[in-house]
Amino acid sequence: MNAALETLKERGFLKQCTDLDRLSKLMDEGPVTFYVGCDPTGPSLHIGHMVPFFAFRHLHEAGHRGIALVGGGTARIGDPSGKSEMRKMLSYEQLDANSASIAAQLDRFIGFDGTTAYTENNKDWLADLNYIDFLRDIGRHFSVNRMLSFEAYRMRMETGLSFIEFNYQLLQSYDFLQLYKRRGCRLQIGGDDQWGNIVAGIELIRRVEGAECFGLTFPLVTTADGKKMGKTEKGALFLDPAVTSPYDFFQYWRNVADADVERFLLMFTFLPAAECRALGNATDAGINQAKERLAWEVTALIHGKDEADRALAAAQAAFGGSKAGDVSQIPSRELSGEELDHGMGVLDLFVYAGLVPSKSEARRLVQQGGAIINDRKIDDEKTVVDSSWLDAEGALMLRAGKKRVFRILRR
RNA sequence: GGAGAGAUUCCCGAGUGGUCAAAGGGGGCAGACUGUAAAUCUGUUGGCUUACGCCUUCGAAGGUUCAAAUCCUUCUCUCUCCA
Repeated sequence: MNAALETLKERGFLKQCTDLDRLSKLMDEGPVTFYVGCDPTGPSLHIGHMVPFFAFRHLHEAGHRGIALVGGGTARIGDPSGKSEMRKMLSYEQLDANSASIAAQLDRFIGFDGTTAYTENNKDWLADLNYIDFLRDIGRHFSVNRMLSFEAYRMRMETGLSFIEFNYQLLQSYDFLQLYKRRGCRLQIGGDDQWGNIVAGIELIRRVEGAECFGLTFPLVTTADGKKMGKTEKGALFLDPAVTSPYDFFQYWRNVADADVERFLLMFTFLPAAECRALGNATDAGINQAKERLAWEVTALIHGKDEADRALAAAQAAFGGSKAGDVSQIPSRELSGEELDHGMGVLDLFVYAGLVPSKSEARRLVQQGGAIINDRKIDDEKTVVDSSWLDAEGALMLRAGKKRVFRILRR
């Protein structure tokens, strides 16, 4: 098999391919242009979006040309694949803003050079389509009977599928056709929920252009306990540091289940496969360290090495005994000296730190023995904390349970 | 357009006049055990309050009643069947 495909397979990226043998042969012959689509439904990508882009990098490094297609046009409709309900429609302005920030995030990760890796926005060819022409040229190639047999639509026959969403597949197929004509794109990659849409595009190109194109999908990544990966208590794991802080991002990977370590190393880092396996097969203290490595590597890829170092230092300070790490890297907030001198109730302090959303929860935390300040367990909710509590660095280290840490700094 | 069913807390889902901040499950959080893991067990899970208690919540707005998630009216939305 072609080396690049072999890499993808070895790292667990391969789920389905329309014709692996012929694709392999084509890739052996020379650089192949491929694309991944991504609809700008939010202002930031989350880690679940990234699987195809990790694959993008593997293929790009192997010398193939990649296009990241931002779906500024298709997002106007909404992809029903894998969704049990219609998603709410976003305004065009919103979509344009999202497109721009997503393209920037992808650029940081992939490094578009404009020749072997670049972005396109399907808004450019979809926004002004003429309905009648589109139906005559493209629509006639689609069989409703066949479309209804796709899993993505069958699923929605129960709950209802609007006509606008039913058209999504035509637009995505048209994208592939456009990229084939404009850029000679021969391969579309994407999550396995895109299989139906990808296959439809390949068929459209065959009918209209008589050319052979390929599709390759990646498995939906779930955690060992069967949850969708990248879900945290605050929602998805976003790439935007303003939404998910690098520290929280790091902690997500740090806390992954043993059984997921190897798989995640293979898919979300670029460490050699053999090393990933060795790390993932470790036990006890070894597997625990492997998680630290995993967390650092992924954080470095998304937020840069500096942020990864900071997150690691903070984590070590928070969990590894106070001397190992760097407490100044733990998430923190300032509190005025005046207020500290007056003293502040513990409940308010925990709310101020954002460790709990309300005083009731803070009270619960104290009652359940999960509230700790500077290694002192708080068992009375009426406790008042003042300047005399400050540690050597003039700070308060608040802990909510064993995993969440926050520092209050005197200003 | 016609007929019927429905909308309950983060999710699913019970509740048909007061004993309802609302059963049960899921999820979340905390504790124990550990390795910042999994599994298991225990507790907890609207807000404010030291506490008695007070306030807000059962699709929306009105109404009946001493008292409404529960009854009535109108509205919005969803689903099923018919056209």
